[in-house]
Amino acid sequence: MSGYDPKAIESKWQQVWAEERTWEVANPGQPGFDGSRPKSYVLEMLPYPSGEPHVGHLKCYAIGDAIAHFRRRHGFEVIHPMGYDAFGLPAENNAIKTGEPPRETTERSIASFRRQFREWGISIDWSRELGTHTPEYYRWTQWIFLQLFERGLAYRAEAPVQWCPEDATVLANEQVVDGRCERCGTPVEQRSLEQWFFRITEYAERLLADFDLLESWPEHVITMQRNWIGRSEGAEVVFRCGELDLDFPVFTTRPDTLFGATFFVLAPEHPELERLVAGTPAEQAVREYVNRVARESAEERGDEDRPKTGVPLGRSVVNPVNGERIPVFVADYVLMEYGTGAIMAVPAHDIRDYEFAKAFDLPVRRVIEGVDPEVARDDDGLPYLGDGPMVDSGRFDGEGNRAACEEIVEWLAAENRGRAAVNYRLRDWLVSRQRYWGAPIPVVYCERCGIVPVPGDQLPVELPGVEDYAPQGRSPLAAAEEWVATECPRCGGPGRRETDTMDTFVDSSWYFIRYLDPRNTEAAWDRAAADHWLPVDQYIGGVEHAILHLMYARFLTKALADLGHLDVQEPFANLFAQGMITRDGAKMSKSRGNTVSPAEYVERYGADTARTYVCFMGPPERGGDWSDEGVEGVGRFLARLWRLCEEVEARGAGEVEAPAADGDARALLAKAHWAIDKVSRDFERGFQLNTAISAVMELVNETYRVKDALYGEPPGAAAVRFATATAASLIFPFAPHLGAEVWERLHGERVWERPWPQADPELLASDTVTLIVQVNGKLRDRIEVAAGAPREELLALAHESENVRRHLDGKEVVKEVVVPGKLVNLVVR
RNA sequence: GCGGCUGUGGCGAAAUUUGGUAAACGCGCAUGGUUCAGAUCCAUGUGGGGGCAACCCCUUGGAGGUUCAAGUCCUCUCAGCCGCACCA
Repeated sequence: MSGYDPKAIESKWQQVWAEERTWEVANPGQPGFDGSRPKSYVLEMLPYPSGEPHVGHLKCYAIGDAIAHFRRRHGFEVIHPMGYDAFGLPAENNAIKTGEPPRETTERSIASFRRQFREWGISIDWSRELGTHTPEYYRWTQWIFLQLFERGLAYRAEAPVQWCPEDATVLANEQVVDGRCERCGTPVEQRSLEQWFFRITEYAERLLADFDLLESWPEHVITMQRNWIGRSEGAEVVFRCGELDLDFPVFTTRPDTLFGATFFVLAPEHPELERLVAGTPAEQAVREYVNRVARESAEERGDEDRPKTGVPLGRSVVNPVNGERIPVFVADYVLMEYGTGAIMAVPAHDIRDYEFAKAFDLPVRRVIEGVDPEVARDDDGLPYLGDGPMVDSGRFDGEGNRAACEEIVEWLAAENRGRAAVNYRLRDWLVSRQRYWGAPIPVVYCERCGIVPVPGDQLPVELPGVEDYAPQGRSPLAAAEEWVATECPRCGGPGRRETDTMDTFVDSSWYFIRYLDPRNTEAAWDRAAADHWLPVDQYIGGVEHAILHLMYARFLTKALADLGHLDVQEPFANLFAQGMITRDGAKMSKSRGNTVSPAEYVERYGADTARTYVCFMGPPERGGDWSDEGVEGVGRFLARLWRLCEEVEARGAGEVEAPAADGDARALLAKAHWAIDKVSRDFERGFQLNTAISAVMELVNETYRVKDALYGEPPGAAAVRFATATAASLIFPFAPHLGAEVWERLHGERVWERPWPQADPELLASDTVTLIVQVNGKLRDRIEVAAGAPREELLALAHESENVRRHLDGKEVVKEVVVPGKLVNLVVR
């Protein structure tokens, strides 16, 4: 008998799958397309190819592959493609350091990823492989940009934006975390720059509403997106500055507090600020304040606990509800990015306004009665954030503030001084980057025609070669003079190309559509292929993409559907967010030196062990700490299955059709069917892969325990063979090489061509059950009873139990609870 | 501050869906077998306490409650993690 040699087994099957292109599927209309079977699109988030794949990749693709195999064997035509999110900063930063072109480092990483995915035995349709950095791909990224541009969904505008000095580029809001660059951790700066945006805010309402269209997404991911979009209902109310003939709309969720407004505040970035103070005594002080704020980092400014600062403008605006003139301030606690960049301040009913009023000795006027000891900061119980009857509010006095909200808005709307409004926290998606390694934005600036889109037939606008990749506050592309200077596609006059490239999140927002028709040179995709395969039935990836990637992809899908290019509103019907693997309790990183290289473990234990281990560590949606001993345990289990197979094979056990089994042989068959049922249910109930694997372990353990007693008789030997083959079949989604090998040895067939086993209900149902006997809810005995035994019999058996009798002795039974087939509880006094 | 998740042996965890045997499976540990020996492998044991034993008591972060019965349901509370946060 030879030992378990994963290397030999794994390379054998990898070769079969590669040569026979086992996992390739055809599109509608292509030869080999099988329209008789339902489709299933199983997709893991595509990797960013940098260096080598890490264990997070292993886990993601192991989970996805298990699902893909499970679905195939349930009769689905599974499409399971792979590609590379290959544009991005690490390759470019490496180029700045070493001079090696990003394309070369990227291609090298891709080769390494590709090789390892094959070594892991992931069932990928390699005919659909793509890289987002290839002109064949980004040509269509550019096409999508132009589609959005034509519909006004891509636009160029000057706006306050976040600038990362380290990466020397602007960032989207989503890519700024705690005032720092999401990628490199450098504090970002605010700048006012002209940039390209995608109008995602136009889709805010649908991005919220269409959560209803999703089949199954983790609730917390939906919550995170909902928070991010940040919808709030309220009113837009116009405050007028008569002296300058200027209207200042504000957004408020509390129109009921309008009568309590005692001052008015503008954000330091407010565009009308200059006009309000020009030539006034306040001009100097305001300018100094604005400059000071501009130098603050986003982090400093975001600190709530900081004392309130600001400067009075010496101007006033009129409160539309009572005609009062209230003074105007500039203060940094008002943000230009939210609402209109101006607020009415109601210190009596808002903590921040209250703090500002105290700092500047401004009047505080209560307009809602009530006390909230939690927030109250003074003896009057102010500020008060709760509900109550209105006071000092003209004709609304005495009314409940909730009801008054609506009435006040109606009244203002009738007078044309306000209206009901909805406001979102979501900002438009800033997509331009002043960097080299990305898809060039396909527009030309012409002195005569302005911004001119590059015509579709001139795509792709290819990335030119450059000498120096270092950004100098502008895109490195700007140095490629010959490339920049071009003809205006409209008038033929001299034009200059846009030198910014697109955010790489644009690339990864549509790759799952390109997979469906990756070699198409005439269109981004064939409509019939997209209509057939979309949406992605099961998407798998890390929760770190809960907002960024997943929201962008949802937006782009909706926009493309509106443009008539797609038939689906949501790209990912079901989402599985895997948990992060840590090492020694900490996130793995090169600087900590606690990384785990999958290649090392694949080399030592085989891919099957590594894959099965990451699925067995714990519930896959939860994180877990990597354990070398744990890997070994899984390796032991697979080796045990292997030895079992060899033993069964060597003995020729169970090769002849066996007569119906009974006794111990039947019990082993029952265990096998129990495992079939358990693994199937665990897959179906939210991918509880850890317990599915443990069920197969139980089956193997049980087979070991009874095999020697069973080999002697044909039904027993057949049961051992069946149990072993079933274990192989059930472990196949996790350990495909071993599963295929064992099944082939025992059945001479290819396990992936076999339907998923069905549990026999007759074998699932046991003839006897363990009756739990309790006295006063405490376990006192367990009795084996016939499965269908009636209530009276169960009670009688319970009363007969010696131990039960002891506990009943001298007591009166006041109640008898019987759960047939399960339990008897005798309540005594 | 708002929202979400988690808390069970020495460790990863199971049972939380349907209230009904707490700790399946794996790791670790212990004992025995195999071996010249070690590794491997095989078998048995392994929440805590008491008892020669049969058995008994305690135990799911903490405190209450509902119930014949609570890890599971309800209320309060503590701790950790994640997201958002001067959002008007």
